[in-house]
Amino acid sequence: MLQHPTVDQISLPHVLAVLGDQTRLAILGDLARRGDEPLACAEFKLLGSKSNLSYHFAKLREAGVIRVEPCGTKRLISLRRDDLNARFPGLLDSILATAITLPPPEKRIEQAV
Amino acid sequence: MLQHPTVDQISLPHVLAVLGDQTRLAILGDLARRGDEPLACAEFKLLGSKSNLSYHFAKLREAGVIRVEPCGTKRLISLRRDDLNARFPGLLDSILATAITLPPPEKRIEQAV
DNA sequence: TCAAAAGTTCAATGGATTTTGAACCAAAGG
DNA sequence: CCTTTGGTTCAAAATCCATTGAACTTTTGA
Repeated sequence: MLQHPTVDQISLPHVLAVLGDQTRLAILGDLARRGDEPLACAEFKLLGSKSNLSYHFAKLREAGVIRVEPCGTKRLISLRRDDLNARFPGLLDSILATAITLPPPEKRIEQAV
Repeated sequence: MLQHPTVDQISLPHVLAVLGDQTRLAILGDLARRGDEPLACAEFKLLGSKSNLSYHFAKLREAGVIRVEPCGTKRLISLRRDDLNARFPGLLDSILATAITLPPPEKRIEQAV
């Protein structure tokens, strides 16, 4: 079982620190653009190497921003939208409004074949 | 003249990265609690040493979160509330709502005589 | 039973951030 | 002037973060 913080364990400094990163903001943007549908890690591969993404997913999960649930050999990533709204009303929406418009990090451009 | 980014130069990743820090969030909390009244640097001295605060103020200013204006031998710090609201509607308010409730970093407790 | 698929973990690296104290600067007042 | 007040700058030290590649685990399907 993967460790996720409960709603009241989610801390603002932690969330902000974790979201102050291009790659993680791009992950959020992708999730939001896909309508909050859970996505497998592999869907984000243009954003970095497998091991690097694994690292970023762990950061987001530990901060309470995403939920990660095993599903067969995959892991499904989803936004903890309701939990974040409950804890910090308005925060996620205002961030997503901009995140979905953000140009993806260099990586995606270089690696896109 | 101190360099401040214009409204459209303010970037979300930059703002989030800068606010993902206890000390800087505490500075924001103090500003908000005082009703957005401009405060001199010295008003924040319980949050750190002079040189350390100077470093944090520069970070906040460069990210477009605060304005710093010389006034005699002092420098007045103020929130760029209108600019941030224009650029990222709802973001600042949702952060401040929590920031004003945040327990101050250790420093303030240790140093408070 | 085996191999492929999907991710994780680890140690190593390089880079960025934070903190400190000492030296410095500039405005205001006596 | 000269001193105080209020802050800045600098270099050094200490942390912390992101990225990589190689080795590993787990689940599933043939």
